[in-house]
Amino acid sequence: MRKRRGAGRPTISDVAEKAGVSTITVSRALRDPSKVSDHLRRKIDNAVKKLNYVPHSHASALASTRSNNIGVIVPSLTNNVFADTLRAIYDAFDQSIYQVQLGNSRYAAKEEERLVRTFLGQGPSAMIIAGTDQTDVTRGLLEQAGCPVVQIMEIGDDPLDMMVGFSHFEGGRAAGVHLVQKGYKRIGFLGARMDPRSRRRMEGFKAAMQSGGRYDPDLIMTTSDSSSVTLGAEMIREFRARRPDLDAVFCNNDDLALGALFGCQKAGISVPDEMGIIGFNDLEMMAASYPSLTSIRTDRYAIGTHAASLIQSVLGGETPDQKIIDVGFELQQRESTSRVR
Amino acid sequence: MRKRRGAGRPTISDVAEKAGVSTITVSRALRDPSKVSDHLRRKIDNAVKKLNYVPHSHASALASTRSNNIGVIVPSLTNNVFADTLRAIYDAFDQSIYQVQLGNSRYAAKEEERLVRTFLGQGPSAMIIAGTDQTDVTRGLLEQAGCPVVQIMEIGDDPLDMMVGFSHFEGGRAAGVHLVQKGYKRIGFLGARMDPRSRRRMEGFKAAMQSGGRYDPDLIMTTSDSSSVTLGAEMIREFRARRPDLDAVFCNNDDLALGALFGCQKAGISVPDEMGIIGFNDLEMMAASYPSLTSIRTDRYAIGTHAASLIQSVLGGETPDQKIIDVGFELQQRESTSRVR
DNA sequence: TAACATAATGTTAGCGCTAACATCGCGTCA
DNA sequence: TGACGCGATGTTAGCGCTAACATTATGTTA
Repeated sequence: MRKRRGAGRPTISDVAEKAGVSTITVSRALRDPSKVSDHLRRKIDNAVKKLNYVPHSHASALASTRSNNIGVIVPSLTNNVFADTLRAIYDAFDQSIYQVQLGNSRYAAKEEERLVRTFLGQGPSAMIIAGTDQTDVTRGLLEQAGCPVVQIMEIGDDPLDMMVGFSHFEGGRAAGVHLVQKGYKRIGFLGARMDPRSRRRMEGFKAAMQSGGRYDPDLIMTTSDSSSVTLGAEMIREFRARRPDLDAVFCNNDDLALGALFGCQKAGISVPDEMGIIGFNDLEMMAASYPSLTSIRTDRYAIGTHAASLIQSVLGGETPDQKIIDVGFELQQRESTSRVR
Repeated sequence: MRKRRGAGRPTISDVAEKAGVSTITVSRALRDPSKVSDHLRRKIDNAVKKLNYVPHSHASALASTRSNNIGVIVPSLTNNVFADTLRAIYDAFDQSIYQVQLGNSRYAAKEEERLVRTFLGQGPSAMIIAGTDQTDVTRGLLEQAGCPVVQIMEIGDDPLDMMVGFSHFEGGRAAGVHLVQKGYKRIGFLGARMDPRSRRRMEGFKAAMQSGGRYDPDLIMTTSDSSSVTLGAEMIREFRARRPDLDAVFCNNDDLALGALFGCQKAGISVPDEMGIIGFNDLEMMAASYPSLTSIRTDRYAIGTHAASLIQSVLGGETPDQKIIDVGFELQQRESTSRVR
């Protein structure tokens, strides 16, 4: 008895033997059927079916020095915002030869770095990573990765390679401007978790307050707790206890906004007359609530779609016309900020 | 110039050369440092750092005929229910040698089959798959996979291997029983998407109605559209238009329940007095809404945790005491079903 | 000190696939 | 008719790693 044997699974040479051809012909028939005559292709297809042959992707990746993996790193799996983008990415690569490899960095830079390292170890065809705030080490790794890299969710000046997203600063500013225009006077900011994108939304909001002559640092309320509807309800209660004159809030995201609405309802505060509320992202529920909630609509699905098609065009040998895609945002005005002056 | 060369990345033999040892020693130092003397280990660690060496996982998987991949297949990436479970799975395998490989079957059996095939092609260490309704082909593939398989989200009589979940039939029944006990008379069922688990919840609900003497097939309203808050609001409106005497609904899931609440508020229907509402899953928002919403609490995170630890114990050579884990559910009674008779 | 256990390291031969080159058969055209 | 082109198929040698066995150094026991 000499040497080891692999797993029991059939290999390409089993198929080749059964079909009476060489292994490379089977390999070609599977990867690019046009390179093989109809006659042999049929034989090979039959053999594949009969043996229930499934190619060993690791062997293929090793031999071809390409893995067909697309590494995707996001900071949260439960945040709807990323879920929508992920869905788009999975949808886009679904019928392709590529396989999505997902990592959850949990908003931790070190974890992100670890994931990037792990993923690069698989020789990915491309990488997609959320945000623009990677550590220097992570940036270095990605720059030397030798594959297309797309930063998603936001855009900035210094792309690693490509970017798809929108300006969170401008989104925050638009929300602030809207509340000022609606005539609200003491406008607060409600923020949870405060990741870099939230922070930029807050900065945009501050800019709007300053240029609207309504800036009051005491009207900024943030927490590092992760965002939830429950938290939104609690925060608005505390906020009002501290500042009973508060008459509008821009919430970091829609969960907080919905929670703020519930909080006001519980306290008997009328929305939008006594309290204006605006959220961020415009999740589906915002239009359905009662009263309906104003929000900054973002197209998370489009971000994923664009990221995927950028990658596909680069891998297809093309050069995309633009390396930074701004998908923008759109204020959806609804009842929660539509008070009659 | 003969033959090809791999990608430019450093390989284990580059490290070996730099450290002045053989490749196998490097391999051992990286996989199980205790097998190598301190002296060499230090040299090797230095070489790894200097070269920025990252192991080629495909080569490793091929040579060892193990991939350290855990294949996970769920029907949706945007449904919070799966997101919670996924998060648990990612958390559990995060610091291990295993890598989660995620697939989205989009509630399509054929797609699920394709994913199983693809994943098995990578020689996974284990598979996790949502639900118990695999096609015969999928079942066959998984039975022959030669790795632990865990079906999650629900439990049943005929496990492929292991199962972690709870009985959706019983959950649906509990919801129905609760509404009967609360004295509601014309109790409806609101269901969207109607995947197999939803169907079983509905069956449980019907059983409760029958034994409570309240069964009316006309009070079942379902759609194949996917569930949303907006849809919940629309459905309750239509439902009431058709059956103005409706006085309670069990909603398929919490999104619909929240939508139903908004729909009632819009129509000026008092919840819980004129309409009782109960949801399913008890997402975080249910407790925060106004009025708060009754729901059947399920522990999605625990499902993921249990699935992961079952796998880890099997891969560690142990035999788990039970192959089917019922995590149960718990009725959370809140204001939306607390009417004063 | 011979005999043997044990730990540390090395040698060799694959894991299953595909790149690169080689060959073969057949049609085309001068 | 023979040189040539071209598509279809085959042969060979790795891709980078690790299992399995081999060897060497070191300690342990009678």
